[in-house]
Amino acid sequence: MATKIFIVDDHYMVVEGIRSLLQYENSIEWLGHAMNAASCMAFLQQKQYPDVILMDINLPDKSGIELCKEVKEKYPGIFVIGLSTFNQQSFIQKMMENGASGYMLKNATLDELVEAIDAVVKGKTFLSNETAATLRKPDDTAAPVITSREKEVLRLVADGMTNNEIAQHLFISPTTVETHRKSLLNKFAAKNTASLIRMATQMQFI
Amino acid sequence: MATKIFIVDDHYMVVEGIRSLLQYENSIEWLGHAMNAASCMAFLQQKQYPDVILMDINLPDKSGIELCKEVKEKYPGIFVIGLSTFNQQSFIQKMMENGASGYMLKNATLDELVEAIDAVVKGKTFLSNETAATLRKPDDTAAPVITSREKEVLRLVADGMTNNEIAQHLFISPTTVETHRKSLLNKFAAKNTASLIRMATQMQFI
DNA sequence: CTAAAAATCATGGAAAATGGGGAGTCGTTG
DNA sequence: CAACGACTCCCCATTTTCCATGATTTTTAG
Repeated sequence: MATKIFIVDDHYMVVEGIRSLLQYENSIEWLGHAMNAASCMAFLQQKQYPDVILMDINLPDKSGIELCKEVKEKYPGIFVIGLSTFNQQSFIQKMMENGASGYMLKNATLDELVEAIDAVVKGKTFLSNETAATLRKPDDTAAPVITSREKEVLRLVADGMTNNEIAQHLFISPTTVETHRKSLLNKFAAKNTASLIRMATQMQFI
Repeated sequence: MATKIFIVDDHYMVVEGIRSLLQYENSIEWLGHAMNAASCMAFLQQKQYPDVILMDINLPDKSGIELCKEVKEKYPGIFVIGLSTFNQQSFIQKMMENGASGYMLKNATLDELVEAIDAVVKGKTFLSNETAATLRKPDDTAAPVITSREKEVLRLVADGMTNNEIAQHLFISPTTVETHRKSLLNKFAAKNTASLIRMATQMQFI
């Protein structure tokens, strides 16, 4: 039986590219595509289920990372393969944590694509060569785990607020704000606010 | 005569998508594609010239923005259309400044694509609807013009260096570093280092 | 229930940044 | 030439951040 696949990507050219690449693979059946998360969920409610969903991580309405989680919660039998132009371990990791069975870059070849789909329906995990390498390498840009309060303080700091202003804003003592900042500096291994904000911005905390 | 087009994009799926979209357009002749800047330049030296190059702004070896400049310098007769997933005015602007005749997003439709190619070979400028809107909207993220010295100081600040450390690094007085920082705060309209670094990072200065 | 983590607060001192002045040299350009 | 911008330098007062150290309460997860 052919593997039924569905694609969620707002880039028409990519959708068309994949369709074109897969059209002569008779082990694969093209079910259709969605341009955003909402219409993806709508499709899944009404139509027959795909075996595999190829999912872009950048969608107009919500991130593919969230969508992946939702899909896997409601339809655990569907395998999800993350699709992106970005080879960033943070994205890859989050995607896998949310139940994705694979991750590949948009520069993948036809062979890789078919291989990924085959592997995934057999319950295996597929990471394209490049992504696997990215995951393996010691992650110097490893994002630290910060608490929700710390994240709040971090954002306000990035907005240019002083400790006193933040304290007033959050109805806590200025010294508490200081404590949170110390903790942030520690967790990010930052020397001072400047490097903290830079790292946090580049790691998408802000 | 058919318009000869060439594509530079390292994303196989996008290349395939465009090829697939354009295959039945007999006003358009597909010359080939390159996966990076170097092989694009190599192609142009050896083969017949395309009329239009569709160029991704994210290439593995150098940015499409630079490549566009080079191409236009050596082959002014070739029209370049920038291609990207990002709808950021800074990218669009730089691309146009470097001689591009158009800019479109990868979520463009076939119609838009054909329209763009047609417009461009007639010497017109083509911006897809979304990009044009981006360019028009009052740019609240307008990047200030900073001097090279300021940029240097900015980067060192973002690296977590203090005024004294920066001074030693650049062989200037700490007070001079302070002056540059004041000027940076002014130009970015930032309240303090934190908001400066955040803005500068998001505006790609760092 | 209980141990760990998160969030709260404080003191006191050192280091760094910010604000608001002023001022001189250089090179470019109208 | 005069004006301008870039780059350089300085002082002083004030604000803000950073460091060390220690502690209490609330939440969370095993």
